[in-house]
Amino acid sequence: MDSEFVISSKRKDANKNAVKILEAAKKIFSIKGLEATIEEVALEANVGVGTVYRRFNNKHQLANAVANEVISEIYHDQVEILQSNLPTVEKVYKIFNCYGKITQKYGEIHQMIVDLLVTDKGETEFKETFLSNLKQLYRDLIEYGQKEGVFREADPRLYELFFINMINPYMVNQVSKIIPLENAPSVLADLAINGVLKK
Amino acid sequence: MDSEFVISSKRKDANKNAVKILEAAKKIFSIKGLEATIEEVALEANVGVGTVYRRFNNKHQLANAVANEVISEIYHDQVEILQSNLPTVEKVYKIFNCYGKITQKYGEIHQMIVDLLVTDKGETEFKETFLSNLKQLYRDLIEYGQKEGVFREADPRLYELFFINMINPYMVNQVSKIIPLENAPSVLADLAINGVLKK
Amino acid sequence: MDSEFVISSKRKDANKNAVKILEAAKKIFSIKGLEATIEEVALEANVGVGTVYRRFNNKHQLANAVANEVISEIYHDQVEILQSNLPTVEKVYKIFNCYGKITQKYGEIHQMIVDLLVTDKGETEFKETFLSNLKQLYRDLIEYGQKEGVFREADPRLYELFFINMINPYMVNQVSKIIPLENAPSVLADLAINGVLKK
Amino acid sequence: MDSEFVISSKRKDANKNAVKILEAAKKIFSIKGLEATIEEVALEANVGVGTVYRRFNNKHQLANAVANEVISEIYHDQVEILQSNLPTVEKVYKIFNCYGKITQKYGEIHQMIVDLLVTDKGETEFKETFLSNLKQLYRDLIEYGQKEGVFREADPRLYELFFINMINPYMVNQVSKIIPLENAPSVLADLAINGVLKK
DNA sequence: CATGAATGAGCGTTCATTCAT
DNA sequence: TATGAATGAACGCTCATTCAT
Repeated sequence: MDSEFVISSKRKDANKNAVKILEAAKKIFSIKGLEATIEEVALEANVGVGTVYRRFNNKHQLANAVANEVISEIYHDQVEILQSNLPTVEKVYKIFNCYGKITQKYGEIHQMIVDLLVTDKGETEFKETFLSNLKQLYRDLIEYGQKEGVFREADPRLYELFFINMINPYMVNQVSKIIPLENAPSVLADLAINGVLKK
Repeated sequence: MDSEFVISSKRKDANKNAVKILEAAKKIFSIKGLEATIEEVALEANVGVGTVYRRFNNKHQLANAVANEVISEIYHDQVEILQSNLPTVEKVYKIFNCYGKITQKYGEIHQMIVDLLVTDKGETEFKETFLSNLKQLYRDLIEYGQKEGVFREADPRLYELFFINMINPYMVNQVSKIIPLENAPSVLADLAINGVLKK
Repeated sequence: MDSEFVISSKRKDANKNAVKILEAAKKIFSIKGLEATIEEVALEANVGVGTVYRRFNNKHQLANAVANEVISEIYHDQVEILQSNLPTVEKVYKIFNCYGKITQKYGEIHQMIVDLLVTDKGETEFKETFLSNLKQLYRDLIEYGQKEGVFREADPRLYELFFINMINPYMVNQVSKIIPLENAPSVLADLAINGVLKK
Repeated sequence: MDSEFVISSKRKDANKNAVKILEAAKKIFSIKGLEATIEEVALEANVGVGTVYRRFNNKHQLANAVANEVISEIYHDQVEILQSNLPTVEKVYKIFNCYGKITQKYGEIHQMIVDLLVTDKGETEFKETFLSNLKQLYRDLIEYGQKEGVFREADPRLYELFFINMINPYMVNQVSKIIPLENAPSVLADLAINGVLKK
């Protein structure tokens, strides 16, 4: 217990800057997306550029690390929601709500993640992690809803894309100009679930 | 034949150049987005870079012009659809379908437009034009559907955003990996109209 | 004749900077070898760095161009000597002499050429040009001497290497610290021809 | 056991480190020349970069130390050969042969030594040591040969340069592409002794 | 007006050297 | 004394923009 504490403390020291850099990168990328400069990140982290490169081999690697962090943050929250015993439709509302917070918090990073996922700037590992984690989670949600007979029958991958797309940063930003931000996710979830048609 | 004629001829030439540049920019931006180089555009247009700068004060202005063109193209098609006497729901399908073609035709430009709309790269004039034209059109469609009693009651600006977001380039690209591209717009329109819920 | 003059004049204008850059690069590379900076070259040429990159895609390309120029200068002089009807041994002296001047004039470039020839910094085209031109020239000289019965029988490629090595920059520089520079090539040629052994 | 012992042990450790670093540097510089990184050397030596800098004030000093070591190794071998009672010509063959092994063993270091000797990267002390040791050795060989009446009369420093130049790394590498490496030194010695002329 | 050569600020990246632990 | 994290100057290269011809 003692030695473990020491090790953990040492490790914290060793990674103090790595954490500082990652946090700085999150902040800067949130504002400027991938166009942000390593120098800006270093400045924000109160660290020399060389230090950034000590921790991350290049800019893309840093971006991927940031993306991973953000995705992780989303992932853990959402796993909890999924494993709860709420009705599926309620889960959708909750998951959308948690995305709303994320979009607010990480601004341009959401678009950056899309970039990484679609172009070759994204590392294979990140892409695979994303697919195997977050997408699977959505897929589970959807298939569950379909088995329950709540959702229509269709390729689950399609619905999964649909959900992911409903909560992209542009959407949330724009919607929050019309209605209070705290309501935006509910409204989006409602749209995703019911469409625009009167029943 | 006199000087006026010459001037007019020159003007025609000048316009020809402006058109050539715009067409070239569309082609190049479609492939590479805003990362494309002015030199690449000039090359494609068979024109010197200086000529590009004679017509457009800077790169952003060119991008805005291109965006305007593309939006116009969409706009005209959609006005036609809107003014037809099809049922509203059918209009939605048709409009989505025309967007599908646009995404196909202008690749990276769709994302570029989102960029211009959201960041300060976009000129105020473009943003306003976009809002006053395309968005108004969607608003008309939606209010029409609501008056008909087909669409649910809600802030039309919300539905308008929802529609626009359903046909962003990432969405169309990803969906077309699951189902044939020609079916993508229909499926997206169906989702937009009916959501995922079983009626 | 007129139009040709005009064309040639235009071409000179167009290439004025290219020539300036090449001359500057020769001077700077002569002093510092491949470690010289593009900025240094640009400064010497009274030109922006971008201008250097307009003419040469990257530093290695510039180095290869410089190497080519220097080799050409050597080549033309030596072809003349080879085609003269002097006795072979005398040709060797003359060729060594012309190398002495070159080494003097281009300092570190000689070593740079060796680098380009041996490492992958050298472009294939340059390497091939070098082999097909300069080496062939030496080979001719040697085979001629062998057919005349003046040189010993051995793989001509060996003698060719031997000759080339006798006039590397380090050699000439060091020798010129011992004997007057103008005599150095003769002495080196004498060594190459007769060795150190008393006959 | 007392503090002196500890110090001595530490000193041994320190020396062990100095040796480890020097050996590592030899290995790394052999492969990459002066372009090798201090970090690479430290890694190879299983030592921190700081430790390298404790032993050697800067990179050039390390390079000079390595050069000295290699020169020493050559020197000792050659002193032995020189002090034997072989005929002078035979000594030349043997000395060339030992150089062949050195080039083989230390790859890029040979070129590095030339660099140090010629540019201001080389420390004055190293240059002087080189001159006073290795060159003197060659001078002895040559003057001996001249006194024996085997070598022609000429400034011994000239012949000394000639010999040194005959076994530079480029030469050996290139020659070994034509004839088996083990024969290269003999052939080079033969050329140095007899030149290309038929007797 | 058209051209395209010239410019130079700016970015990603490297690495010798320093210094707190 | 050993470590290796931190530093930042320096370099290669790009590209939007300008301007002489």
